[in-house]
Amino acid sequence: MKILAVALPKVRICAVGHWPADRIDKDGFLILDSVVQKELAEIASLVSYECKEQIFAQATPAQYIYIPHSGAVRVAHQLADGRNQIVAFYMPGEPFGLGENGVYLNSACALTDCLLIRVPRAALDALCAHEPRLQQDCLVGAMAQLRLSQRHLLIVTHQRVLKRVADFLLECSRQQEVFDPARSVLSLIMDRSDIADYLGTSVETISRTLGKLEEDGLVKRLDSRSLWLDVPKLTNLLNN
Amino acid sequence: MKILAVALPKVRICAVGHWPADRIDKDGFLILDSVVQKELAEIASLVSYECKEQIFAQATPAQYIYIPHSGAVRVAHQLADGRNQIVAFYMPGEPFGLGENGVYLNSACALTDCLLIRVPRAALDALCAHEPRLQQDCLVGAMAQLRLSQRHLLIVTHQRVLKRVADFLLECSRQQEVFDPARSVLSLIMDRSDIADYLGTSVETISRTLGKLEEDGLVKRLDSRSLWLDVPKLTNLLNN
DNA sequence: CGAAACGTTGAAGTCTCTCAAGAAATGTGG
DNA sequence: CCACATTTCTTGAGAGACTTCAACGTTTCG
Repeated sequence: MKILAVALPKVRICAVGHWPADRIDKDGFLILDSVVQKELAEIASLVSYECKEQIFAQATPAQYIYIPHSGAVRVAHQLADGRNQIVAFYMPGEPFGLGENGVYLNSACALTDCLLIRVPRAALDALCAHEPRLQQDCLVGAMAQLRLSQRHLLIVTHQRVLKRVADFLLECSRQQEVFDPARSVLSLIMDRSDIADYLGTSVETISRTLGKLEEDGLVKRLDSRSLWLDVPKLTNLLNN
Repeated sequence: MKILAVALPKVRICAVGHWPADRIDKDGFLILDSVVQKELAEIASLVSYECKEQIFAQATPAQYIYIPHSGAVRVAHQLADGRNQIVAFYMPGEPFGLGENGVYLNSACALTDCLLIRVPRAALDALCAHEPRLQQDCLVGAMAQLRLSQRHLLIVTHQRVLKRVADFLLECSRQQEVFDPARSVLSLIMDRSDIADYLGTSVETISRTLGKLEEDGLVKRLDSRSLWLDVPKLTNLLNN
């Protein structure tokens, strides 16, 4: 980890689909009031992490909230029996760092080299206390996370892994950063083991399931990180 | 459904473990400022539902937020393939009614006869706009829900149903309304089919799994809704 | 170039689902 | 209060899906 001693870039919070249209800019990010933006800049820092570097560990003091500026992050929960359940992947603009009783509930790890905006929790709370607009944005953001979590729940509870994988791929294909609609090609930001830990299955099953989907013509492996998708057929698979 | 034309009882929001200790009363509920309480009373109504009555349906306009005053509620999401995934159970003081783009994401159904405090969403938003304390409480509440949802995720992703059931029972046993620590007896508020839909498995498997747990002495079925639990042994099961 | 990490494929065993039927509990009308 | 219908819960048996262990091909990186 490295703290960068440069001016903080504009804090961009992914907002598409969650905030009223008049608060969203052309790229789908929340428009923060310039005063709020400035106040945030005073308490936040820009930090960089290398690929696979841990950002924070489960059960350690939850000092900061993070917002990816570039790169991608994996947040997972380690269980007593050794399982490593991935709770979510985070892309630029999606805040993470949920805590309870002052400690992080999960661990976070950089999926790629990344730049993160790091905001001390205490200072953010203080700022929210006299900036109701910011607090409202936080509330809307928390509800967006809740919807994502419920969506994840629906994905992992498909009984057949075939559906879980199909649903997962469709979910990924909604992220403009990684899906090229023109070619219908998805660039996976995570490896097979991450997909397995996200879907609650094993690496081998992921591999076999992709094979099955390819056999049936629903996907095509261009290379291990690039998949061509037949979105309508995948969508249809979920109805049966 | 019946709208009760009586004075609104005090709005009680379950807060244990999520709000600072000085904001919680002796029963574990959030202490709302009396002004806020009064303002809420002006916009909220008390409504009653009978057991198994639907409270709202997925994809219908999300007009209200509900807070159970008594009784219990089941919130579920219906999928295109006919699956009915239960997203959460709600006990007194736990608000529910998540929407997106103005419609409910899930359906809600009364598990028992119940009294609910019903708050119009628009009025609540307006009230929050000039009552920062209430808005903060909403934020804390949303994060509490997020933690619950992530916890649910960890439960349903146990590969073996044995662990899912054990974890579910332990989760229930943390609710003081339904667990008697003195006798170590849990009163289930839902039937087998609800448990199955919550854990992503079938009724038969739930039944068989309870049988297996009983064989091994970790639980004892007093009747179909009352279970004696060996909490330490159940906890230990999750470590293997 | 070689080692390590990642991805794929094979085979055996286990768990869970589904379909089916019986037991227990609940509710209803007489 | 009892008889009967309905719902809920439990148990059985066969089929299918997934996990695990193992081996091998491919890519990445020092």
